[in-house]
Amino acid sequence: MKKTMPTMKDVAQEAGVALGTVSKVFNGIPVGESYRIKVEAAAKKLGYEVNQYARGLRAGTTSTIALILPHVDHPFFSTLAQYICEALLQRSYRMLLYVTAAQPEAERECLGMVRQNKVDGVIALTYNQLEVVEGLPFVSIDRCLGPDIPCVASDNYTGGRLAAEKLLELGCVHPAFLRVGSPNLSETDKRGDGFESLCRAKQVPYEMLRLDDGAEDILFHEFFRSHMEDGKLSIDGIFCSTDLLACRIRTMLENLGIRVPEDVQIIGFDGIRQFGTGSLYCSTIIQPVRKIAETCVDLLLAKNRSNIPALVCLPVSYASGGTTNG
Amino acid sequence: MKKTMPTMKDVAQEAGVALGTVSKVFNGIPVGESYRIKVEAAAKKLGYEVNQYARGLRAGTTSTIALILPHVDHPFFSTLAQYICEALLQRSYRMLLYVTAAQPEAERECLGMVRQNKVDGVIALTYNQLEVVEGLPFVSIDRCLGPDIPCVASDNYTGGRLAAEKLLELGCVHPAFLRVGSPNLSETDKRGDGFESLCRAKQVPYEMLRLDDGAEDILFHEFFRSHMEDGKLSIDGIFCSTDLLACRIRTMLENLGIRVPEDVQIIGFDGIRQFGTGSLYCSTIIQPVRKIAETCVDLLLAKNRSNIPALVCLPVSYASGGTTNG
DNA sequence: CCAGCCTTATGAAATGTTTCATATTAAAAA
DNA sequence: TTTTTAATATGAAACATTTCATAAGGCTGG
Repeated sequence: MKKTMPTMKDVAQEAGVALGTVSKVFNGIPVGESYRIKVEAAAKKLGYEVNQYARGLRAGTTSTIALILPHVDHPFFSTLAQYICEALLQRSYRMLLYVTAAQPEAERECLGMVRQNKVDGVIALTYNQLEVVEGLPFVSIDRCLGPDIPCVASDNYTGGRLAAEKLLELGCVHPAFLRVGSPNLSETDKRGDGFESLCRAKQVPYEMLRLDDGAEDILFHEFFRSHMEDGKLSIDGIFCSTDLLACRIRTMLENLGIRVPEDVQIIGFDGIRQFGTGSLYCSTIIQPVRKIAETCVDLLLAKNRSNIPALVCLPVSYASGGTTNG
Repeated sequence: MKKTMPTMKDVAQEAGVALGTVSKVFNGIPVGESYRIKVEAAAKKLGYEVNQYARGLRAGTTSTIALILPHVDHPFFSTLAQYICEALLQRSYRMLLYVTAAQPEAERECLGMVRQNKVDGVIALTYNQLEVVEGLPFVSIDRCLGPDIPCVASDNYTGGRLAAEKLLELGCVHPAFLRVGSPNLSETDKRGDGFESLCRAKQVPYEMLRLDDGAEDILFHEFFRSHMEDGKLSIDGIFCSTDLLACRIRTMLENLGIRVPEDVQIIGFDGIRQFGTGSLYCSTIIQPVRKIAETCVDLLLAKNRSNIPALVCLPVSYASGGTTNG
């Protein structure tokens, strides 16, 4: 904002054409060749840049979408944010980022701000069930918010089955599922369901431990101690609901003198490989993060909003990462 | 955007007051008690939300700032983004996020978009030296962009000295500095300088290895091999320019049969502790990320823009994390 | 009771676009 | 040459706000 930024009127004057003509040029609407050239020259000479606020006001469309996340300081969310941001920039959309710390009131407040900002759409991953602005293109990640809101998620159920299947295949006879955080009716809850379903089908004895946030460490210790006999853990395979948890559990067990993967094998969920090239932290069920991001953007920006699917489940895959025997 | 969103005019009519009065109420400008009540009641009844685009157009101020980062899919950047976002939301500012993949043209393009969007300010961490929009509040992270652009960074030089000091203190007699990426004139270059300066002062023989991006793994192997004698590494302490590199080097060495920290001690830089509670990955020099974020926001939003410092250096600290003997 | 003063509400103007009804121009047909 | 038609440039109006000059109202002091 030098002195005052040049406006379309200035460009029109400089080029000796009408205001509407300048507008057309900047919106890609066909215009006489000679006019286009004059306008472009004048615009460059004056250093004109279109004012998105005036455009947004008049046209009612802002080329801006909002991304609402619980955190961005978390490997899964940050990769998601990165890919979504890239996909949007590629399509000449800008991205407003809101972080909510997973708090209901913050999530609601975001929706208010979003309405004020007249965004063209919202992609949100919320921890709470909230009522969504009607009529505004909206895509939810990992949570079904309503019949008209498409939800994009990994195939968590199959992922859970896959984890159980792998553990059994690798020789486990007494697996367990561990998670922190109470069930919150999101798609991710299905990871445990899938695990349980497979163990039942195979008639294998299994454990399920879902802890509320809080004194998890103590409770985990208690859980492990209660499954110890003669210094040996009776559980020989653990499926953790996230990679972060898997890493914590691994450290915890190693501190107890239990070897991973010799004594107990661990599989996580997410598949974040942040520290690059070859250094995996745990065996895991990989979420197709890039695919999730692109699906969200495609759904949000879809021209035809009549036949949008209610739930898109994307395929997961298993990757060994040192906490299993394969 | 239901049918059409209610406007101030609608609110004014509903409340039986003038347009200007409604405006005042929503801008916190004092107004007669009875008026305020009428307006607020009418606004609530109609579900009115202020239109930020109209406001932005007329007032020329948008309560929006742009954050430009090379990536957000990286523990240091994502924590930074998180804290900056939080600080901004707390002050009722929104944040537009741009990721550039560290590419010069993308970084420049961002500045163009930023100008179009009439943001109230920019916080940027760029890998390239770029000419900045004049007259627009701007704060740079880790790089001095010009005399009028404040730069916020950790005290990288002291951090480098501290790392060297620690290694020597812990018994190393032949330390090395490793980094990937050619020097790019950013503040982070000073990490190596600090390391070197301390080694010189203490008259300790040391190695410096700065690699371009590319075939780093091969070159690192070559480097290590050239410092091996009878299967023993002559280097006994490594200061890596980042934690990510430290983790890679650790894995690499362990694969070569060299034990960490018994045979060689490693210190990284950044201090990201993403996998939560107590699980550190490497000994490190911790950057005060939250402090950096808040300093950026404070500087950017400072009322008095006359006496803004050119460079703010924030103190770092050492933390042991298992790759050193203390 | 009135003049003067201060406070506060009012609504027109301005912000920089897009859109659309109208005017202009050029080309084609008569 | 004149008329018709098609194509395209024009500029006023609209978008929802803020701002500011003006009007209205309420007090105070004479």
